[in-house]
Amino acid sequence: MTKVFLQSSFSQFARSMHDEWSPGVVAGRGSISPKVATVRFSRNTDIYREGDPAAQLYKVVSGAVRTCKFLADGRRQIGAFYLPGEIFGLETEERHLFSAEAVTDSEVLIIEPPIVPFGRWDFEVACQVWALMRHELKRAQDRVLLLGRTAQERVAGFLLAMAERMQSSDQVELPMSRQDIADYLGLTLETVSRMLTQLESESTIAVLESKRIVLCRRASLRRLAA
Amino acid sequence: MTKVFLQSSFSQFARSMHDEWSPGVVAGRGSISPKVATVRFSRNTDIYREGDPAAQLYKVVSGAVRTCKFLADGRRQIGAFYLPGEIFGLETEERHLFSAEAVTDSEVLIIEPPIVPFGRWDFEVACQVWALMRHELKRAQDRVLLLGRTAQERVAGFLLAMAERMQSSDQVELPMSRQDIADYLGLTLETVSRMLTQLESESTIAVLESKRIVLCRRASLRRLAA
DNA sequence: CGCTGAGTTGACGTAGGTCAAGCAGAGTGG
DNA sequence: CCACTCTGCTTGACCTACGTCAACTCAGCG
Repeated sequence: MTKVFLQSSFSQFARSMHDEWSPGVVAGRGSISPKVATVRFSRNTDIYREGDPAAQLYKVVSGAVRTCKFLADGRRQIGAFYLPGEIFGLETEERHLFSAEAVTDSEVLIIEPPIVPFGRWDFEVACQVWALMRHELKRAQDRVLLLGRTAQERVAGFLLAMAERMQSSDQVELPMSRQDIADYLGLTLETVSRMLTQLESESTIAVLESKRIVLCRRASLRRLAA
Repeated sequence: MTKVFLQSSFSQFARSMHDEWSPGVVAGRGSISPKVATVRFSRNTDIYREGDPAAQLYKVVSGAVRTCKFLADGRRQIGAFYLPGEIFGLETEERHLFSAEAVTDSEVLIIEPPIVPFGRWDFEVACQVWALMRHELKRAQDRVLLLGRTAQERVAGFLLAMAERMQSSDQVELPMSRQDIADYLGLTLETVSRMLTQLESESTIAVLESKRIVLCRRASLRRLAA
């Protein structure tokens, strides 16, 4: 019943909202409530694997998570990075399209398919899941746009996107490795590194200690990412 | 009120389904009903432009449609192709992210934001919109995966995906130009052409007349697209 | 210390882009 | 019916952005 939704047609979803509900707020960074447990994952361990049944949602409490997929020849593609407060694990099919792994030691809140007592969704949860879906779609679309561009543009765009997801305006704390970024952007680790040093030499950014980056001239970045 | 939904939080959506509804079928290729008008667009004309308010849905009746976006330097990126029976125009934001254009002379059914008589969505429509959203997300995800690969893999994947969307099992009728395909795959027209001739020389495919292609050895294609 | 794993840098190779030349089919007009 | 263009496609010769491979640096950490 619950699994049904996450994979699923809208029917169960709609039906489940059909009684008791109250007007709710749509959460940008979701705040879906019926939590189950907070679990710790250490760096580079699996949270779920590609192909596993998609039965729960997950919320990053601390640390960072990546979703990824391995190709036959060993290449790896990263689906997305999730930072604290963000929810992942929502799928369009019955099973997970990507694996999810902890980028750094992380705490993850596992959200049992958020069903209210009588086996029906409450309205607020429905709103949140809908928002989540929209959010994922937007993300995927932006990603597609990013992949059409040059290495420098991709890296610039990545930095901007990361900065926007952090509170701290112009200092970005990257939890992931160069390899992770490379796999996300469809580049190699060396190219990412080169682009960063190049951006630094133009003093568009300053690399403090390889994972702490200051965006000095955001305008230039934005112009690059266009 | 109607516009609100397409752009929108789930709230209106949910509220609108709250009375009279009946269990409905979820349409793979949507069959949303409250049509308004069928409009003809001739080849290469705009259906809507990037940035226009997203207030309707559109269904391809005949022909083919592409969504695309132009970059500052004139490069073009194609978001998706839509074939007869498919619905486009659903957005995650208030305004269209891409422009939509007719690939060939096309008939398009314009669906006014599908609101039932009393200003509320009926259940069936809600199911369909939900399915549509999932479908768009899946598409975007597949696309991201495709963009991580080599030119040959992309072209192979593209042909397979197109074939799957057509009834005719192993003969594909491509409505779009090489340039369109190239912009979709993030390649150049020349590269697309080269990959096609290469696939033909391996007799994996047969190019009948540049837009009619026969997939001779689907297995090989699948292996390439991996 | 040396060891390990992440990052940077350099030298070189290649997939795919760029530019430019054909070429075939569809109109169009004589 | 043949020239005559036009547009889309193919093909070739060359170029470049990025990948590959390998050396080197540096920060932790026993």
